[in-house]
Amino acid sequence: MDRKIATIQDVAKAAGVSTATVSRTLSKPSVVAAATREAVLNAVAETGYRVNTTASNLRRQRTGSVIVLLPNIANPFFSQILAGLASVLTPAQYGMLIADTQSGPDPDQLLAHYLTSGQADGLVLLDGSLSPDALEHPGRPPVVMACEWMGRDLPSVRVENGRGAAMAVGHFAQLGHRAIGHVTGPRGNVLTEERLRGFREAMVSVGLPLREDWILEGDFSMDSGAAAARVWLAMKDRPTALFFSSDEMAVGFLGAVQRAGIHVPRELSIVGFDNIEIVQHLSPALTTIRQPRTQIGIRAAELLLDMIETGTRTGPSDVIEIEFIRRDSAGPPPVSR
Amino acid sequence: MDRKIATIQDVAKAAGVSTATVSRTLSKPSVVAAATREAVLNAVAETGYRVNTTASNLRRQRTGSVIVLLPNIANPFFSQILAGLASVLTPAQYGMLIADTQSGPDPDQLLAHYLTSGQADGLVLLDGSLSPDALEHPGRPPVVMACEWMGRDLPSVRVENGRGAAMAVGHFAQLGHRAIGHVTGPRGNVLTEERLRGFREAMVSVGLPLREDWILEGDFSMDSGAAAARVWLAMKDRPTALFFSSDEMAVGFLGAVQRAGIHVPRELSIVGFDNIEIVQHLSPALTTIRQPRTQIGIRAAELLLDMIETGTRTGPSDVIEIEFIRRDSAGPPPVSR
DNA sequence: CTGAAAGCGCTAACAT
DNA sequence: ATGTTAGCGCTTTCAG
Repeated sequence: MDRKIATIQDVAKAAGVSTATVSRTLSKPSVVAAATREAVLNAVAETGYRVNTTASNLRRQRTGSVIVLLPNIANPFFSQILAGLASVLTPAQYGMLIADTQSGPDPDQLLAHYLTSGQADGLVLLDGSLSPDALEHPGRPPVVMACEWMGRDLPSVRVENGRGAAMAVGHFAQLGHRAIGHVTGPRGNVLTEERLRGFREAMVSVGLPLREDWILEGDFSMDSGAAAARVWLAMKDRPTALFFSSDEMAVGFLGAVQRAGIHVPRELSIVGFDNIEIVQHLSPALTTIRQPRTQIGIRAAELLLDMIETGTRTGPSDVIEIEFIRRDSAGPPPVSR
Repeated sequence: MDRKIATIQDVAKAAGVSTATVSRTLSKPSVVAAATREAVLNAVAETGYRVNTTASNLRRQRTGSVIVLLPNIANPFFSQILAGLASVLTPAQYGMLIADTQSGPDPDQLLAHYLTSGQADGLVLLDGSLSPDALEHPGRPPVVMACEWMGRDLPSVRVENGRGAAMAVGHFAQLGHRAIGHVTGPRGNVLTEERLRGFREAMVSVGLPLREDWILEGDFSMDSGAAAARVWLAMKDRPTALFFSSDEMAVGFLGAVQRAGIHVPRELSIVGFDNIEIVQHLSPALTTIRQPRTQIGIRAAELLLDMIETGTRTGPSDVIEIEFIRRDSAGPPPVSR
């Protein structure tokens, strides 16, 4: 057996053709004669030849990989988007490199780094807190934002965050709630701001009072949800319904108030955002807004590949539909007030 | 400004030195004279030069990336291991390619593919169901298993799964439980088998009866936990304590029995495995066995890098300590029986 | 339809 | 300490 890996030369020799023919057979089989093709394929099988991707990439002036920038790999929310991305990138022969913006000191600097490093044929941005200014690099590779995005006219795949917030408020209002609060994500994040804007507008449009002291700031994490619970428990005048900018925060909140003896939804109604897998398994199952995350990943990858292949720096954006999922964590407000 | 990306040639020209000197300055600065070094670094800054990784890799006969094979990207359990891997791979200038073994038809074939494709300098295997036979490839790159592993003498980073199960049983026994059951992962998976073995041995060693009808098969997912709940609820003669081979199953189970009006831990005690982030936020907070997943990822990456750099195909294995985390989901058995 | 040949951009001997 | 040079393995004109 061969001790070392076969190169295209070995195959050419074995098949009695030139390396060019081997290369053609493998990339554009239609242009070589059937007989030649067969001989080459036999030689490939014999030698166990595999194209050296690195050499191929160098020659073709590409890298064969896409970099995904996300705030936190360990966050389950993103894993599903990754799964969607991978499901189109892998078949298209692109590697998916993952970079965690939280791991280093400055996320924007990391973005700038990858934009100029030439290490990828394209980028997917999942971090809503990245600054659009970082994109000012001549000759940068195509970028798709899988997220809402402020300012820049950048191809993106997003979800109607504001409308999601309005759905939650509408649901509460319909159940009879008048005292509705909101736990936000970190300020400055696009998702946070969009959902907050949607919340405010919806409150106004259903004619409910907007109490700033009922708007609590979190950071999308379960811990921050639990912290919000402590704040809520300590309030003299509590809202009877709370809309959370993420399911994770709702989960952290729910556990904390339950341990304090509060019954959801009898004493308090809550609605989350995302529909992460776990929330249907809670008791009570969480009412939430579903974001089709796999779908978001798939679309983002498709958009990016299209830009890469057509060599364009701009492209269409896409809006993925969200869905209100009614479960058991929101009910009528308590009667005694 | 430069329209296209600068190459090492451009830098050499700008600095008035040879390309070799530029290359040296960037990789082994100590061997070039201080003055030259400065001139080169200035030229680099001026031209905005970045090494072309592809060319560098081709020349150095490496790929600069590591492939991680896991059963399911979307599973939050793995994301934290990935974070650990990334935290050592990224600084070491290795890209991390992720491949989902569930996405294709045959996981073992996928492994074989990556073993021979020459697309990576090394592999990390996170899928306990992969067959060791697939590793029989001459000239394959180094592989580290971040998981228990049967048969083959392969470097691995693992956890004492059997001991974890024993800890759970010991805790139940100490609380006074005599009727203890177990919900397993998918049969055939190494983790499942190790934990099951540990469970059986511990039951025998504490002198408790081992009832096969109290051993339920799951697949590590929340859904399978919920399914186990239905089985448990339908039992005439129920165990008073249940050890789950994963937290996810415990979560699915907990929600389902709570909705059926069962109080945990008053009527039933449960212990999970993994200590995924959410379980501390549940009500009751879940008692479980902590696996330091980030740590596992870090060690696996270190081991692999070491093998890659020393060019060896074997290496040491490592066992990471687990920890019993007592929370509120396990208590004394109900008195009335 | 096939072959010859010129590099892609870089690094590592080998010289000097 | 620095320069010269020979490729790494592949793809792609350009000829034939």
